[in-house]
Amino acid sequence: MIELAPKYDPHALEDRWYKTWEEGGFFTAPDEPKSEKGTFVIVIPLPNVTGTLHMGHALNNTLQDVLTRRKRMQGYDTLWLPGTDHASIAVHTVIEKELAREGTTRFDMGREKFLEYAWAWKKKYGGIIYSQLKRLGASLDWTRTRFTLEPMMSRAVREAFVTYYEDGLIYRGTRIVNWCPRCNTAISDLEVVHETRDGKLWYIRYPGAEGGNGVVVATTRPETMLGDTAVAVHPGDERFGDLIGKEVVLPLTGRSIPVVADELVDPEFGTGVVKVTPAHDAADYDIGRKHKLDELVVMDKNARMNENAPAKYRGMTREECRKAVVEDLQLEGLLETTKAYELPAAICDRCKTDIEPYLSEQWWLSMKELAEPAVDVVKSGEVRFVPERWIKVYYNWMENVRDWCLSRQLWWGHRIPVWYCDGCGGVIVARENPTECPKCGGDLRQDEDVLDTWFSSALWPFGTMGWPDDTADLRNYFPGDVLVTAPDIIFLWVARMIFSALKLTGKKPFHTVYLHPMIQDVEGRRMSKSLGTGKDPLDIVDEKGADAVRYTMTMLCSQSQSFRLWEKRFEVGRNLTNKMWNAARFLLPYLEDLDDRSLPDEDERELVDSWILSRTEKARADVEAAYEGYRFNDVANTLYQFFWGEYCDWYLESIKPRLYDGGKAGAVAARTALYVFDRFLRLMHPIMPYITEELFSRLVPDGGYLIVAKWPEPAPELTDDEAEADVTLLFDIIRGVRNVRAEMNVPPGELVDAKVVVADAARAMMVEANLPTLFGLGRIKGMELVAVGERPAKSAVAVVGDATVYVPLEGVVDLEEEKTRLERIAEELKLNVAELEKKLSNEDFIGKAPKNVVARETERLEEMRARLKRTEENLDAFG
RNA sequence: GGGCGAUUAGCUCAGAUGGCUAGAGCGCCUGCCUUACAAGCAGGAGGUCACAGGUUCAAGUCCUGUAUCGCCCA
Repeated sequence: MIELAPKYDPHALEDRWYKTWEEGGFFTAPDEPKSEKGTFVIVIPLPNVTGTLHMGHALNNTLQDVLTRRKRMQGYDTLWLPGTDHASIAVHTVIEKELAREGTTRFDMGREKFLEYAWAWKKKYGGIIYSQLKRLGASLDWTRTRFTLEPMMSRAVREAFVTYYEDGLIYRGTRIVNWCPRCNTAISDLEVVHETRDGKLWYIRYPGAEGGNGVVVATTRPETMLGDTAVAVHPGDERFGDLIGKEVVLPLTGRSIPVVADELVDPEFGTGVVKVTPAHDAADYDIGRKHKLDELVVMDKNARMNENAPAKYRGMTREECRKAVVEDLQLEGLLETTKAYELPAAICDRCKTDIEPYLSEQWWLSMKELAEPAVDVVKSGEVRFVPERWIKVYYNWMENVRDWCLSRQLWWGHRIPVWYCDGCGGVIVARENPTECPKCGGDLRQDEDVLDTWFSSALWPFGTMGWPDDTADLRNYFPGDVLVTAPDIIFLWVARMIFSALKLTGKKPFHTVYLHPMIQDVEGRRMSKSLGTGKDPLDIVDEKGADAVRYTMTMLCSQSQSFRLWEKRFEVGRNLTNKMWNAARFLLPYLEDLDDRSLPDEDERELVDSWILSRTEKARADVEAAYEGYRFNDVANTLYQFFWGEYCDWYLESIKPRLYDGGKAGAVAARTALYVFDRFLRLMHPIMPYITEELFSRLVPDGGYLIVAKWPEPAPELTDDEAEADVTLLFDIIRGVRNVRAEMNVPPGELVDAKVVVADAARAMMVEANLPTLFGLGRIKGMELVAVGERPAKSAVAVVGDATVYVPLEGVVDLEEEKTRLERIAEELKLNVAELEKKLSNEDFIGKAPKNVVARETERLEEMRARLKRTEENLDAFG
């Protein structure tokens, strides 16, 4: 027999078991499913290829693994599919930074060279997160690892784009987009972060074109005035009624621009007159279109002033230009005043640069038609959200969704499958790359832009299975079952997968969307690496083991939308692994000589054996119910309380006398303990795979691998309410004795005598039959069962349930102290009795409350009265 | 500005369809190195469930309002 170390050490065994599982093929979904139960499929929320594992990933992937491992044990053919997305902007950011250090740019390098560089980078760093997921214990099917820029996904992307286009859903249009001057690309609304910041409001006079004072406009962005093509007032604003239709002079440019009236103008803002810059502001763009104003782009792609700005400002950055414009206005006496103003700012989610609203030509996906069925499928319940409240967020977005800007002015990504013929001006959108213009045979050039990365991510549940080809995986593993993700990605990804799957495959991608909480740091802020608040989960894995991390994550995962996390919280999990380890260490020696390891028959069992079996079944049922509702914290807590609070604290302690004595009774205890431990390990395995597998291999050496062991089925025959009631009384007596011992400062080594008064003969017999248990756990040397009325003198008393426990402590008990203690207890009981009497004397309560509630309250009142009576009798004995 | 959520023990959080004598972990106090575990054992203290109304026989749980905080959207 191999001795177990007194402390659990996860290091050696984690790598060993992961290797065993992976090499054993347990993670691999069969090409042709064979289980009668069916399949269970989860596709991973694809991490960004530039990313490394953070706490959010650790949580997200733990939960997916928990679900997958449970289903695997239940006998389903499970597929948990791994992969990463190509993250156009993130990769560009990383690589362009490297290039900048080398003193070059992607434009110097050229598209082809850049892509080579990017692929090399991906090859080198793109797999980091996979090895991290492995350390977590994730049972992903590595034979099916996918990447959004691989041929399989590229083909899906091409098919999707062309299908949308053919159905008239994709169009090219010139509009205001969110332009990131640093990333040099348009980005979608969802990639923009809004914040408020302290700024200024500049009041600038635009003189009348035909003389006169003109108007004063208020603006937060004076530099954009160079692109103004009108000023606007509210049509109902009496102050400016006579100005509408007239012209004013745009300072610094000498251009004359009209005054227009538009409902969109807020008369309360500034002076009530606003400048209109259609090419550099989304709201102004709308006004401009309505009034057919010129759209004058005054900046280039790097947000430097371009040739449309007066010569003086050309080449300046936005910031430089603002400074210059303000100075010049001041010189000309046109800057009336400046006020402090809190303004909304839009920044690039990726690089935090200020977004420039920018007029440009992009490809768009028309959303209205796609959104409708995606809403319906949730309304009808075909796709379920857990927790349900997120549905509202989903509807809200879907019902107000705007067209999706698909094109990105980047290179790393799926190049838009559109070709332009310079000869005849034709536009070709094709699944296969065309070589010449089908109309005129002329040369073609492909659109320079790539698609938004999320366009390919939206195809993840079926593109990864081989769609549009009719592959075995697509037939067998699509649609999937559950999507596990965080609520911040509902629009970005969840919604897009749903409408894409419905439109392109005619099927919903999964039936359940489970949205787990977001992790915050100790102060309730969002955890993020850039804020320096993110702790590397692998550091914790190193220190405390993967199971500790997984357990803690699961335990914290309630229905709320966030929880706070810091390092110390992982100790719960670490301590639990150690507890499990030591319980096994304790039990193992008693299993060695067993020739029969089966669960003992009912007639061989002792009371506590029946009790722990009944509790085991209860825990199993609670765990199952919690899984049904995706209440992961309840799963984890149920198992914790059962194992630590019942199995270790009470059951193992209570069978020690039998185990020490050995013989048949010892074997029955050991076999029962083993059976319960075995069942517990199975139930705990999805959460803590490593230690459970290790302990299973030791406790059940011929049991095969736990990862594919059978999930515990309901065992109603183990339920034993009578045993539970009896044991509750026994434990109450023990607690009574322990309480007295502690309060009376009886030295731990000293055994005491006890006298117990119970309610009836049956109970007396039951207690009598279990004296060894009581003696061991209560550190009692002798016990007398006495009839009601015989009160030993000079004893400490504990009134528990319907028993009274006396601990005679001649010379040890401080009578006054004991009297005070009993008085305190009596007072509490009196309050309880009074409260219950009041409740039960209320006719409405008797009449309207359910019968069982009334019965329970009546019973409680009787018990409280009896306890009070016994307590008072004992007080009387003190005189 | 709109939506969602939170407010329960010193801290972090559970309390599904209203029936609780309100739980857990950590922390705290007392006593223990009792031959599985000091990452442990035993015993204990600690809560008018943010506030104000309301519905109900019954409210931490449902409704309305207020305050503070957080997240999301515009």
